[in-house]
Amino acid sequence: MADMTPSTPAPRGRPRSARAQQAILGAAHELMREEGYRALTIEGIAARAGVGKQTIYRWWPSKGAILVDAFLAQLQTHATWIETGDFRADLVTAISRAATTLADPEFGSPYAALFYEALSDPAVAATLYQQVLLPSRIAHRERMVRAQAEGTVRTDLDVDLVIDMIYAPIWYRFFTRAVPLSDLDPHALGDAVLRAIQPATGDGARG
Amino acid sequence: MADMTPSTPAPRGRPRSARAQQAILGAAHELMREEGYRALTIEGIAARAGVGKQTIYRWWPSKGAILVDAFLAQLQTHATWIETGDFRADLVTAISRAATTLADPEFGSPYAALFYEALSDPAVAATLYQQVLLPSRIAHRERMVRAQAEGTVRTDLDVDLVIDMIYAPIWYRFFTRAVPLSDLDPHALGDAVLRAIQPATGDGARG
Amino acid sequence: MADMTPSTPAPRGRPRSARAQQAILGAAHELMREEGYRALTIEGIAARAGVGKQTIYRWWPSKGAILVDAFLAQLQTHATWIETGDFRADLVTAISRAATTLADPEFGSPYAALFYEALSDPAVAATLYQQVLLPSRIAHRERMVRAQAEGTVRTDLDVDLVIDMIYAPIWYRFFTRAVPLSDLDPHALGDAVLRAIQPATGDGARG
Amino acid sequence: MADMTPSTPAPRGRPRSARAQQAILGAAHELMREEGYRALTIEGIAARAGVGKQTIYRWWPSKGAILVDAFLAQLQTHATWIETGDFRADLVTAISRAATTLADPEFGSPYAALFYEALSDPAVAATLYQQVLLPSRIAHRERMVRAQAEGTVRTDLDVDLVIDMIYAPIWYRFFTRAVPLSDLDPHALGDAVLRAIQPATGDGARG
DNA sequence: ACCTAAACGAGACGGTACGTCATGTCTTTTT
DNA sequence: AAAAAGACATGACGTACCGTCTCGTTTAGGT
Repeated sequence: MADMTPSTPAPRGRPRSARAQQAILGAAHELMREEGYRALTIEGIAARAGVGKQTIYRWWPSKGAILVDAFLAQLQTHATWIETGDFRADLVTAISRAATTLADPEFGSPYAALFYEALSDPAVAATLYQQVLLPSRIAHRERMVRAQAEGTVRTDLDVDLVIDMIYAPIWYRFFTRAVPLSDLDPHALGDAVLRAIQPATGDGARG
Repeated sequence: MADMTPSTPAPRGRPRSARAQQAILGAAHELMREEGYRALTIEGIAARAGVGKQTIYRWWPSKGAILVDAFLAQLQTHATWIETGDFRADLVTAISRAATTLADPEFGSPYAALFYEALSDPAVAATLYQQVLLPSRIAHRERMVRAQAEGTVRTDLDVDLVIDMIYAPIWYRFFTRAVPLSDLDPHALGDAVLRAIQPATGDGARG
Repeated sequence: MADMTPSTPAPRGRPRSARAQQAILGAAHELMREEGYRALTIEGIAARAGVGKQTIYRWWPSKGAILVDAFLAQLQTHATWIETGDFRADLVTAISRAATTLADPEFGSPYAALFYEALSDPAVAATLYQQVLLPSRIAHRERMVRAQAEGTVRTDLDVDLVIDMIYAPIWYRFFTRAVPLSDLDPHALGDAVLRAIQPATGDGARG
Repeated sequence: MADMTPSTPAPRGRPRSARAQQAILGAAHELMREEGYRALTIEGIAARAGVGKQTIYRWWPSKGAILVDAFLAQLQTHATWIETGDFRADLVTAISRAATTLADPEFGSPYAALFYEALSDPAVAATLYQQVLLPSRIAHRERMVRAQAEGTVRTDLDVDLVIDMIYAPIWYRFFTRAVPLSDLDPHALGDAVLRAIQPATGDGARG
């Protein structure tokens, strides 16, 4: 009896080298950390990875695309909202973790470079949005809607605004460095955000 | 009577050309808007401005430095706090103006790259901080301290955190584009911020 | 009855593809003619012939080697000496045919590069020498030695010099293009060569 | 009184570097000799000359063009016909010198490479023809016409054919290597050519 | 009216990286 | 075992900019 699976028609030629692929992403990550985005070049990545330039260009259309993949490879456990039951504690934890992640040179620099590339490369922008920003946003929206249903968050507030009020101060400091990110007190920010988003004391569920 | 001015000892030689300076900043701005940051080159600016490359390098240390000046030249009416007496109204106005400025294709988009550039170029970061961010920050701090004295803003809050809560959501959307900047409702944000920063109502202590 | 053929021990596996071989030589010739030697690449030949690159490398050591074979494949009727009994007529015929062949855009021009190639590639030089030049040279030497025996050619002359005097002017114009090959008059050249190589007339010794 | 000379309008900008120019031609010549034409690359020339690639491309359109200039720089004393009064001796001398020059790796290889490049680069072909081949050809034609007037050379012979008969055997062996160039006996060739081109014994001026 | 001196436009310079092309080798499935 | 396919490491190509360096040419004081 014949196999009826309509799968892809068996690839011809030498298959793509997994070794090269990993070496490229690894080299990009290392060079990013060691030399910074400024000094990151395709030729440098190829040399460090022990790979021909053409092998890079065969699979990635731009430096930004490599960066996206290198970043996503690191970003396995995407830091998002963690549920304990205590909303205020979860809020402070989320703020702390976001601040720590952005301050980590292993994550902050690549993140920044990604946004930089996204500015002039629509493909990178799309990937960044769909792979990184949107999933996190959707998860948070879902949580905030639930919090509204539970009475923890005012129902007259746009959930996106709520999410922005929580995370924006961290990113703002990260991007502008107008004030050091390390000066941010997660508890102070958490309390302030809570005051802004929780229902009025009179009618709200208190206990 | 002798000249008492202790100024610099009278310059020798041909003075700096104001025409060249303006042409350079103008060319940088136009190219930025027309071609984007990616395509912006010193050679391109020099050619558009009808200027020798050396004239650029004589006065600016880097492409980022030119951009900061071009940004400042465009940003004559620097969006800052305007005083009317009604704190809430002033707050909403400030938010609206900041959002409008950043969303303006003449200002916001072209210069986003400047902030990313600062992340990897300390010289640009320093100039950007001292010329743009710090003056605004100082003015806002002064205003917020006054607001605390007036009883409009809680005294247990770090003024930098207050300022960040006002502006960060706008910049966050501007930088990440996770949510469109145009979706932001200045009134909603203003009210939320007010709840976060104003002293406890009436009875004060809750317990 | 046993097979007595002492040949190679019966090849295993798929035999060499005659189709591929002809396609490769044909493609090389066509590309040579259409695009010129400069644009001739192994990849181009493989693509045009519908053949894998490895198939080319399996049978030919270099581009020059392919070219030699392509040249030979085209040069079935190898311009050589034809015997009629009239030495002068045969001489003029040989000159005419050589000039015509080299001037033919199907043969001469495309393969001029082959000879230059040989100057810097010893492998090509060897193949070219053994496959093309030497056989012709040997045949001509044999003929000239016979002519010396017959009294048609002076016996104090090196036969290679005789052969060169016949063909060199044609190749010289072909290679250098200092003077158009088409301006060459086979009869004039034939007569001149004859004067140079035939024994002294009648009285013999001049003094 | 104003200077009316209509000379070139005074060059703007930094003038062309003579040092770089000489270094490039020198490096090309050395690499040619040391590594051969096969290994000659623009990058190699730039590296050896201590020069940026762009400096080469700014002044020469192709590798062939560099080669022409490098060759011409060497070819100051262009080996041509030398007059002593004894036509036969001059003929043998010219043949000897041509053979020696082509056998000299300092001259032979560049010459060959030049013809190679000329094949696929019309600009090189034109320069080669006008700068090298044609001047020599014109000088020789003039001499042969004079020899015809003097009765040394038959008047029914095309002078170009005469010149070709003298030099072609040398070049033929140089290009094809069918017979070693060193086997050529200038005296034998000279005598043979003389027999071919001098007037018939009966009517010609003898003394 | 000269003189000095710095800024100016122009553009060549030594470099670095770009993205592409071809080389000759390799690794897969198909014949 | 040979073939078609195509990925691989290598290295040169020709181009674009970088930041520096001369040139000849303004354009202002100072004399």
